[in-house]
Amino acid sequence: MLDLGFVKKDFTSLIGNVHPWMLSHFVMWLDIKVAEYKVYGHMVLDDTANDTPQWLRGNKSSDVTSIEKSHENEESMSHSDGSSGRPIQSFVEDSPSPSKQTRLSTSSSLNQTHDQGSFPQSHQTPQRQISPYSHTHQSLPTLVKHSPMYRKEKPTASEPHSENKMLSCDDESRLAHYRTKQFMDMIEERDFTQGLRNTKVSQIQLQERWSHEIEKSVNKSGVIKDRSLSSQSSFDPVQASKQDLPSETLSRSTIVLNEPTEHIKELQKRLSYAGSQEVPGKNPGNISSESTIQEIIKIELSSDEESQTGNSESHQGEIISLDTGQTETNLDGCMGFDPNDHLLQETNLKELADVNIPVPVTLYSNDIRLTNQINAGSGMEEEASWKSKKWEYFEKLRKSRGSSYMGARVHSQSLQTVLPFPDPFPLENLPYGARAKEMINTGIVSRPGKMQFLDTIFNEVVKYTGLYPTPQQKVEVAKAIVTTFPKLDQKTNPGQASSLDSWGTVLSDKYRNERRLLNHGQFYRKPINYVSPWKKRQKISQRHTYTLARHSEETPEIQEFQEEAQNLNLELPDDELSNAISEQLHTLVSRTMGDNSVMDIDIKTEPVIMIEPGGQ
DNA sequence: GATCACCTACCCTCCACAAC
DNA sequence: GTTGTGGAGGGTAGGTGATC
Repeated sequence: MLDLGFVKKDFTSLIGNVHPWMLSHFVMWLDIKVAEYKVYGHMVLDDTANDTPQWLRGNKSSDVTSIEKSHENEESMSHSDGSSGRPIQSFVEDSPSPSKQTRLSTSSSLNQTHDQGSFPQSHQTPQRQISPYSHTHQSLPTLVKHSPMYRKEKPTASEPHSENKMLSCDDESRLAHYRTKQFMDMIEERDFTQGLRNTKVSQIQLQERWSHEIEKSVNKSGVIKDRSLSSQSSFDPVQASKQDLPSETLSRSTIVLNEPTEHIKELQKRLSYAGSQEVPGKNPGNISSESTIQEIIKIELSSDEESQTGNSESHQGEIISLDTGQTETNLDGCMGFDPNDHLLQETNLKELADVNIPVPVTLYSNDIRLTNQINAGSGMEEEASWKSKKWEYFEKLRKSRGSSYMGARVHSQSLQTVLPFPDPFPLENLPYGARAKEMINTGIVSRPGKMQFLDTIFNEVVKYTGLYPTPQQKVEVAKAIVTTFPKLDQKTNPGQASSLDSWGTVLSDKYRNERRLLNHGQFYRKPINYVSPWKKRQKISQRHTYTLARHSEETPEIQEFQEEAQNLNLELPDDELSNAISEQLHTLVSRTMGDNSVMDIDIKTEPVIMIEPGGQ
């Protein structure tokens, strides 16, 4: 039995030497295999070339074999007559034109009319500067904002999925990943009414192919006969929130096995098991057709934990996480996942929300306590505990990528990739507080009611969106609000154009404020020198007056000193008065009064501070 | 009643991108 | 290169309830 190190090494070597075109096909084939493994606990392995699905092997000019032959011919031509044939390597390096790069994309694989001459010459020097997923060639925020997943509200059907932007991802397997992702994006995002302009197969045909191939593989294994049963039970997003989602959502989950949606793709990126022996609670074989997405994710997270313990070596019976770094996010914009920042980690918000604790709205906790008779201990303590957990989680999330909370962005995107956003979003049965219920029933939007209402919705929606919902998701939630609660179909602010705009703005502000708190960590750990806005205002109303005992006359110097001293006081928190102000007042006195003899200044924090130079 | 903390709403600025 | 647009963050006034 090979250990993980050898497997990884061999796999890396294999991937590094495979032809990019072959690699894209291999990854798609691997997609199916990993999906089978995730769902059924084992792969339907095939060790013969003929088991490669016909559509993956392609035909005519897209047939990999013919490509290889063609490529070999080109190579031989290049070798035999270096002057007559254009060196492909130079083509790649010198002419990274969009059209030619596009040919390397998987979209062109469906086109089946690609130019074989567009491949790099050498298998040993894989093309690195192609743009398999050009949207990722941006800074991360840009990635989040402008990636196809993020901007689904602005589908660009006519836009080729391979642009001329250069992506410097130096990992070939990552390259293949993005190529596959691009392929899936193409399938999922193209307008069905428009079809695939640049391909000869329709989206429906593509999806049917996915469905057929997976079903064929499954039937071949004799595991699953009823696709609908297996799919619904395997990836049921209903489990994500313990709520009954609309039938439309169920239908979406049904598609999971019909096409390798983001669920499988993302899970497969992160999860890999070694060994076949059982591990209590972590046995891959436990992933059955009855497994829920949470169970799968739990196992996935277990693998993360294993990997974090440093036990990267293979141990029989243990779950091993491949540490290939394929999915790490880097500044090149190659999106990926960090085991530390997965939203569904042990302190995940979903678990928190699953706990039957009413929505924590601190200001109106009386209402909460009334509705929480089951756990009647200390309502405030429970609330504080709940919120503390929530913010502990957020803090983890914030720190998941160093000092910035960029991790939250990646989090949001990865979460949005894993969990399908319900459409429409179910808002009926959320645990609203009493005032929120009152607002819902009466249609009278009060501040306390709105706060409870928003907090409840935020706590639910964040499970699907993370802290950075897409604009479309906000709109969907706003729509859900006005449709679910007709009495709330009103503008919360007269300045808004419509109720949708109004709720959308409110949601945006809510998210922004939550992120702000996350960024500042103000809930349970205020900075030592934190000065609340109220204190600042109080300071303004209680300006200190600085006087110098030795200079009682109203000279311009004295006035200048007092003004600057007051400004100085306003800029500093109270607990810094004794040191910082003392030091700066020394400087100030020296500068404004021209008196360098003042060494002992008695600083008092009363509104009027007497400064007695020289200890007089 | 004063003080304080929390929260929302609003304003402003910055940034990235697209269009011109 | 300039301009327009949208999203995000920061600042903060004001409302509200909790606490002393």
